[in-house]
Amino acid sequence: MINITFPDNSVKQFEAGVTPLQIAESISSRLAQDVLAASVNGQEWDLTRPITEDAAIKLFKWEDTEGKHAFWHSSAHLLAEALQELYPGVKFGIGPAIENGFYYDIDPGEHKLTDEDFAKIEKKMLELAQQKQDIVRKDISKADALKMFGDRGETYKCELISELEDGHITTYTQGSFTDLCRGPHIPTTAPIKAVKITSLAGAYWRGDEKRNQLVRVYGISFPKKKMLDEYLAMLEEAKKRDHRKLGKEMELFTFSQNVGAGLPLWLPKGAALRERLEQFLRKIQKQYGYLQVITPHIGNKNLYVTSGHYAKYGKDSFQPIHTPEEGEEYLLKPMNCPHHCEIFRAAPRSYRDLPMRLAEFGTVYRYEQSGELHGLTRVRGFTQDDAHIYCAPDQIKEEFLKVMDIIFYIFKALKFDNFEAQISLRDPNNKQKYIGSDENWHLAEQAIIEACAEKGLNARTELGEAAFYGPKLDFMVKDAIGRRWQLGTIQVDYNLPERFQLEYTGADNQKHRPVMIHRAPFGSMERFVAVLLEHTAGKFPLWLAPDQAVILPISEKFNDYAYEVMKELNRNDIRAIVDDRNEKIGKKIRDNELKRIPYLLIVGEKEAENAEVSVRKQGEGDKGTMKIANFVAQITDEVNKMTNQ
RNA sequence: GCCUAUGUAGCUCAGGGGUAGAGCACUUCCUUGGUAAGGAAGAGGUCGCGGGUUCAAAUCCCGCCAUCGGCUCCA
Repeated sequence: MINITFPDNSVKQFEAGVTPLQIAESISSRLAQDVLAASVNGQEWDLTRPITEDAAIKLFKWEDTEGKHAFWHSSAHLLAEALQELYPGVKFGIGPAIENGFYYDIDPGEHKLTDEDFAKIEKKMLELAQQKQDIVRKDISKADALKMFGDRGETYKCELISELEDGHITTYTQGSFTDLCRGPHIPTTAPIKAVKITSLAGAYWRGDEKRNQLVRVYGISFPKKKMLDEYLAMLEEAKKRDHRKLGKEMELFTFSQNVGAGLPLWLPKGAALRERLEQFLRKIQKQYGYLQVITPHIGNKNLYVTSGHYAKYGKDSFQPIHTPEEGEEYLLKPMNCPHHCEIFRAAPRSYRDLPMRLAEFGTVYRYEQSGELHGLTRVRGFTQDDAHIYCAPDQIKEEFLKVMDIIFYIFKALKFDNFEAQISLRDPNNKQKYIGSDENWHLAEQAIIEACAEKGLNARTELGEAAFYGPKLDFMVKDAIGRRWQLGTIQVDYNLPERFQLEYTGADNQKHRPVMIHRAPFGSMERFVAVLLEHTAGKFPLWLAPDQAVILPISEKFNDYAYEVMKELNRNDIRAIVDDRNEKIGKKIRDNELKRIPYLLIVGEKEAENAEVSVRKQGEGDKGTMKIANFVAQITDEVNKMTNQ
């Protein structure tokens, strides 16, 4: 007998060799039906794999990430089996589960796969699933594995096997398909009831752009048909929130082939929105002791040779601008830091000047690869809400805490509550990759970790993800369809102060080298607006909305009164417009609701007589009639509450 | 940069070797209305750009540009 410990710390006895599935059955038949995967002593474990010694067990259902993961991983195998049957001769790369579904990388050989094959593949997968094949795990020696996959011409699999350690190699088989795989998998293909192949894409073998490009087949599957329908409906909804679509609809920004790819043109409403965001940030930064500076859009090439950026990125940047005078070269600035370093150097600095916080909404230009451009989230010209803090090494932590305060303030004001945070540290086994002394790195890394702990920030820590010049803390949010974008960032930098020979005089009357912190709470105005659009589905908070109120006269007879109301609101800093079209009130309400204007003010005979407006709140309907002055007071109050919390 | 796909009116899209289509938006007229679509008429396009094939190209072929979904990259 062995002791099995459950997550609630209760212990039960079972025969040695019991499987997680049998354990689930002993609890309830319902659980046995729902359970998809398990972990034994923290190790992922198939439901049908025997447990031979005392162990702590966890059972995972669809609701658990681990359960979905096993389900989708098995679905990937099912996809491979279907592809093998439909298109003999395909070679297989890897086929993992991902956040939403799964994929399989294949070399399709002769067959050219197109999206017209999707229906056929889905049908075949369901057909195979309905055969309720068992998915069977087997240990295999390295030699046998190489022979087996070699005989089948699976060159990619053989490459993988050759790098594995003998004695730790397993295969999983269902029906006529056997795959090299670590597992775990669901016990049979039976629960896979709904399948959708979602897209095809090219993907380099092993993520290396110098190697073969395979075809990546993406799909998703569910235990119930209804869940697939719901998922597809959700995707449709998400597409409606796409910032590229909303930006066009709401006349915020556009692109022009004549100007160039990745170079956004901000339209009047978008520019005004951006300005409001900048004002919002300027105000809080002023409270935190930032000094606003302005620097040019270009800089002498030597500036970037000094900073080291030219050596690293010069070839992949917009190329230097040549002057009429021979031998002079200027670069469009790809970042603001070197300019700010020159400002620091412009005068002798004392420890009393530190921390010096130089801020600029600085527009930079980076030649992103053409295939990388994406709406406002990845562009070639953008404006960073940048600042560089020059401080003494022992001030890093306090400065970090202050920057975090600003970031949290912004996220709170805009209701970004599901962001993720990542601490990027250096790879401890590869220290020579990084610049700066051990002592300084340790100090900075500890400062970040402690600052996060003090703020109660639940941040993921990644070793080896630090920049070569220092550790950093990044804030990420997801877009409408789940893609992650980095917004705010705080980075420690030992490199630039060194390269620019920055110095300050300490209390000891000796020269010291400051540490530099780069930080951008929004990341860039472009990306921030994009993410804000997707988060709010275009329904901006009142203080940011391009038009805060629209006045709808019941008939043309009341247009004059409508314009009077508009002027009164404008006088009180409320952005209001009049819809004076010759349309019925129902039509005007519909159109302006769809334009996402927060307040609709209906005015007719009754209102005109009493200096009133009938208030309708977007999405909420009729709120009754009130005096113009009351409406002004209410809106002003609402805006103030949002920006002063 | 690489692998797919796409590019037709301001927007969403249909069509397709022989005079360019719809809905919405827009303009004008009728209507002057009370909380999510009143009616009529009109205007609007070198069918992304450049070459080729053809009597004839928006349609077929080639190249380029842009965009979508990925991969790679992201100071």
